[in-house]
Amino acid sequence: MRRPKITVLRRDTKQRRAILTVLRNARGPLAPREICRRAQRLTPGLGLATVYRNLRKLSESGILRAVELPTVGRRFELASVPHHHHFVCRLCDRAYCTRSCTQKLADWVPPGFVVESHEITLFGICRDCSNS
Amino acid sequence: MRRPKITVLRRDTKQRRAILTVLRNARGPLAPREICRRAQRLTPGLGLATVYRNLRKLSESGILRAVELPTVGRRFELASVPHHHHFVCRLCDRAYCTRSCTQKLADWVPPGFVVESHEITLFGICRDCSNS
DNA sequence: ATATGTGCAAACTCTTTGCATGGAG
DNA sequence: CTCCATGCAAAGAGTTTGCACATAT
Repeated sequence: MRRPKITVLRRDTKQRRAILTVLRNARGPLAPREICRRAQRLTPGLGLATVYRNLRKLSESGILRAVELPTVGRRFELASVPHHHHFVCRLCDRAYCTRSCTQKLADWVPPGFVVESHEITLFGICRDCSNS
Repeated sequence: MRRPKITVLRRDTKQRRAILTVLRNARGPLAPREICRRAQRLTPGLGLATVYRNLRKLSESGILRAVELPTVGRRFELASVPHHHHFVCRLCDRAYCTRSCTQKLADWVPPGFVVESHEITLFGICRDCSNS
């Protein structure tokens, strides 16, 4: 049983700023390893554990959102981006955001079940991979 | 870049039969650990590595399907079950199958992208957890 | 000055693999 | 009798945690 947790961010460090900058400049959700790689260009010496700690705290405090993408694993994006879903390219594993969401999913479940949120992942081949 | 693989099942062992029996009797996709736990009641001494090897081979040969459920991880179900999606209870982590799927998702992506498949996961509270 | 945040390494979980033995064909 | 499948233990990925030090407040 998972339980929610409230976290307060008490300090503004260059590591934390670098991680947020990376995600602000990303065009889709990124994996922790990739976030670390990119943030190290802004903060040399940044450790992977620090990235994980910040991703967790920033998620708990509502600034980031963890996106669990089937097959390619957990990635992170800014929580401020409006409701959307993701497309995963099966050739390059990159994730793209889709804008649409025209679902009425609440009535997919039997009486007694309550739907609180949903996640839709599309799989296929992205434009870059089609053209090569 | 992930690549498909063709596997042939050459033998019919009691371990493999136990794993299939467990999944045939399940009312939703199960995690490897849980499959092992249940199958051990049919085949005492069954090792977790054997479960993983069989889940992989049975999936590669098209008998099982791996279902990557956001937040709760990879689970397995019989591939013969017709197209459906899943509901994950955020209190007990159990996964249920949903029957409906009324999506026209192919036009959620920009030109140049090809949608080959999709996965929809609903999150909420299941009936059992509502009543307690 | 205080205690949160960081870096490193060790620990943990999930999954895969190497190797000797077992058992299906 | 042949080899694929199994069980165990070790090895790998991804993620978390303990500890001493650094630094934002």
